[in-house]
Amino acid sequence: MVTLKQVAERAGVSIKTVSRIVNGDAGVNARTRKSVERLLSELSYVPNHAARQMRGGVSPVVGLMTDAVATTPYSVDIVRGAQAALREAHQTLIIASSDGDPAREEELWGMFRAHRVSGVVYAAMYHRPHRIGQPVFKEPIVLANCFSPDDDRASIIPDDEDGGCRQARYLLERGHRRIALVTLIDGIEATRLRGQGIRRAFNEAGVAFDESLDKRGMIGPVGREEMVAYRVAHDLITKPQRPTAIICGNDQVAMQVYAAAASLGLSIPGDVSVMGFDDLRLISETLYPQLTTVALPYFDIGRRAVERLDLLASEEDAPLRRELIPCPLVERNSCRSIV
Amino acid sequence: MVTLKQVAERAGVSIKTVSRIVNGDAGVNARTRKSVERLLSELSYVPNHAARQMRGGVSPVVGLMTDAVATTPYSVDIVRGAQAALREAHQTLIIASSDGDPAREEELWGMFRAHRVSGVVYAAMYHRPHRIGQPVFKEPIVLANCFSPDDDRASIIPDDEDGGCRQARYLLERGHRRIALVTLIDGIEATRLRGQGIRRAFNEAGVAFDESLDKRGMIGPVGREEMVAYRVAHDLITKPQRPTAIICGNDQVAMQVYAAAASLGLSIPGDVSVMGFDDLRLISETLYPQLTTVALPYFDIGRRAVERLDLLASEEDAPLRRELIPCPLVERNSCRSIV
DNA sequence: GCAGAGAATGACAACGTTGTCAAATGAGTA
DNA sequence: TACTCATTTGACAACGTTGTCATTCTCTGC
Repeated sequence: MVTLKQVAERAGVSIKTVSRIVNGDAGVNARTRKSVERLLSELSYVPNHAARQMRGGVSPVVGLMTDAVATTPYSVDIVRGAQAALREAHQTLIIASSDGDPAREEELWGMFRAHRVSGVVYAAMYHRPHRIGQPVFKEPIVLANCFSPDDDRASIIPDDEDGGCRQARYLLERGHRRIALVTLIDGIEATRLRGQGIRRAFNEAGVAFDESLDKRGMIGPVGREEMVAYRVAHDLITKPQRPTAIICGNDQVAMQVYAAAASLGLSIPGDVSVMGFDDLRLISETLYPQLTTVALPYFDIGRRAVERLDLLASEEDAPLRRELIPCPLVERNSCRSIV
Repeated sequence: MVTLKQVAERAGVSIKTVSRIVNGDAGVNARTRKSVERLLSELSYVPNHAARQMRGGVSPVVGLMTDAVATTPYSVDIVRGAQAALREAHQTLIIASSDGDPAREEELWGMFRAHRVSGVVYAAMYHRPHRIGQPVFKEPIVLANCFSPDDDRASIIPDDEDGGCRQARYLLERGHRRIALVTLIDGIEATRLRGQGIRRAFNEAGVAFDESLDKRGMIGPVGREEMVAYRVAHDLITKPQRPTAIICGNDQVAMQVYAAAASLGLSIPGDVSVMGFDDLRLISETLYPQLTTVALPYFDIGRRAVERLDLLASEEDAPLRRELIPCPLVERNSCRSIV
């Protein structure tokens, strides 16, 4: 690799002059600048990042730690969002996965410290509480898609409550009254908050929600859920008073609801409307008809987490601990209006 | 951050002695070692990576560049595989996405050089040719999920031909003869190679393949494909002589085939068997019945790419240019045996 | 021809680490 | 006690860069 010194020797000037030119500093003769610039590109000089960092202190590198107990593959959009934000700031991303192992996580904090990263984003693969036990790490930390149970850390999470509200409101506005729920497993934030939101929408519309239509479409512990949505949907649809719409815990659940409807010869949205959540495009765009659903804003969560890191670094951070990112409704063809 | 110097002063020894202890070098008095070690952990010293790198030359950091014209979200398993391999070697991953923009890609090569990475993995999001125009970058480069059209670079790709062969062989062994294809778009490696493999399986089984049953389930350019599998499957299934099995270009296609079958009141696998490709678990495990499919070995591709990087670095690399990773068949419930 | 100002350039130190080599210490032996 | 030899320790340079400050050069105006 070419160094400043080598370029300087070839150019017959001092190291410092070349350094000035590389960094676009003022106070260099135009002729000198031009000839050295040619030489730089000729030798394809690239500044040594390590040397710069050693001189300056912190490095323009951000660490991203994931737990990667992969549930939905789209949560990697958090990484893409983070990268997008970093790109604008000319920073770099170091990424590592703890695989949910605390010992490994400990190791990674050390690794981030060794790299003198300017901050760390901890990204969870599904919306959940997470406590970071790192008294030693002094740079800013932002939680993405998770939050501190003690509310002592900046955290960017999807607004599941609002998302649930949008699901229900959309259907209520289109005349649906008899609406069933096929939710995710109990005990996770998504289920709790979305359920709250749905009930709020009913309240605001002045419609009573029939609690007997609230069913679980998945059972079992996180990561080893068992899908029972097909059966549940089957039962719901064959009730004497069939619901006109079904709100699903996610798009996979919706997929099974589609299958149950098809097996009974019912059409979507003709006989029953279906509303998804997550916008797993692999599914929502492939279902026939395409699925109307509420999107999880993973990309925005990632981007916002990095922006927040900058705010924390500049000490201008607002006291806001949990920052909610809205979940937009994506309208496709699985819900109809009732006259 | 604590430095060797600070620890040395507190311990009343020289910097070099502390350095020796940090690195576990021999020739340090046991008593000194013990007391300094206590101090190290007390002050939670972490070696400065930049300083080490400057001293030593290359850094134990690998770069990963993706094109990220995201098609299937599972291709990020390449990243997870790479991380797994890196972890064993105590190396770190810098990740960046070019978004398919050549200018951006150029920028990223500079960034990787600035970080003095020991090698780079270029990962494509779908199996395709890719030419890297980097005469300047001297460290090893491995292509993952793509290959050089000039065959002048090490490259790790899925064995799509073998995968296609497995799809067909599995069905042929179970007595199927009238087998239809609903493929991906024309003009991509996956379609070409899998088609080849399928025909090879027919050949080996001594069965004639009916070319009139080879249909496209998607049309249009890469990244903006239009799904037509539903209609195509519908047509296939309503033929006077219905195929007993349908081999799909991927699991999304299979999903639409399921929907078409359901709309006609046909059961899977009772009336028609369905074979997927890719093992998009979001889909293959959620379909009812669960989908028998062939998995794309993204994780292994990523891991192998990093291993290959090491081989290239040690100059022991075999002349093998394109390395094929097998695509295993995942047996679930969508194919039956014909008596 | 010269002072003075301003522009252009360079010498040097420092960042934190490790390799090289020399110095100090201690143990064992004649 | 003096000597050898092994063990333990430390001084110093170097890696590539940039901030500080000093030096040199080039004008301008008298």
